[in-house]
Amino acid sequence: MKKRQPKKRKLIFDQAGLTAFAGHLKNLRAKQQITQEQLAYKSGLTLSTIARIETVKINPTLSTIFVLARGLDIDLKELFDFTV
Amino acid sequence: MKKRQPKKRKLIFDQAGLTAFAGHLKNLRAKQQITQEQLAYKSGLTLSTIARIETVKINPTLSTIFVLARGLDIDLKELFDFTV
DNA sequence: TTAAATTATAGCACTTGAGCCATAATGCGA
DNA sequence: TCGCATTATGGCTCAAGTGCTATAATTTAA
Repeated sequence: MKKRQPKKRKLIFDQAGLTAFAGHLKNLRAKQQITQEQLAYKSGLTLSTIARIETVKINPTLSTIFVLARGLDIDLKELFDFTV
Repeated sequence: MKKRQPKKRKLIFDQAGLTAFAGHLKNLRAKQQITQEQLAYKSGLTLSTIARIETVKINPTLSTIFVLARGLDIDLKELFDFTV
């Protein structure tokens, strides 16, 4: 008896969108001339998380995005001012 | 011997931000007069996920937000056009 | 008021975000 | 080239996001 394969669910990982976001984030950070570590400190996130977002290794949550905006001291809309 | 308590990591769940986002999403959906189910269909998300976002039960990922914007057929910036 | 539509919840499974810590890789100025 | 700063990765852990399905609760229309 063949073991039943568990049904596969398709999870979303929007490579294009996440890449665009990552690039925009790097730009914003560069504009302020702060390091990933400094942004980590200012946002309360870890360096690891910042680096993984910028290299599109993870798919950040909305809460993470909120604190990112605060860490950069910018408006949410500015954080999303890019095209995919 | 007392069992060692696992170290507590503080995860971020921005209640205020998520609530504001939820309200804005409901507004946008109301404006288009579509149901959660219709938005689920148009975005490729499940009804369950839409409902949980609007009731601030979950903290959606950026990919989810991208498909939400597409489902609503609006720009990312419009999806973030609210104040926390 | 009732039935139907819509929204909210619940529970399980699976995947993954993020903290944490360490280390590798890369960039860069002296 | 050589350190140092910065960025990228790896591995572990645990909490949590999402799919999926079902059902309850609420709202709306007749």
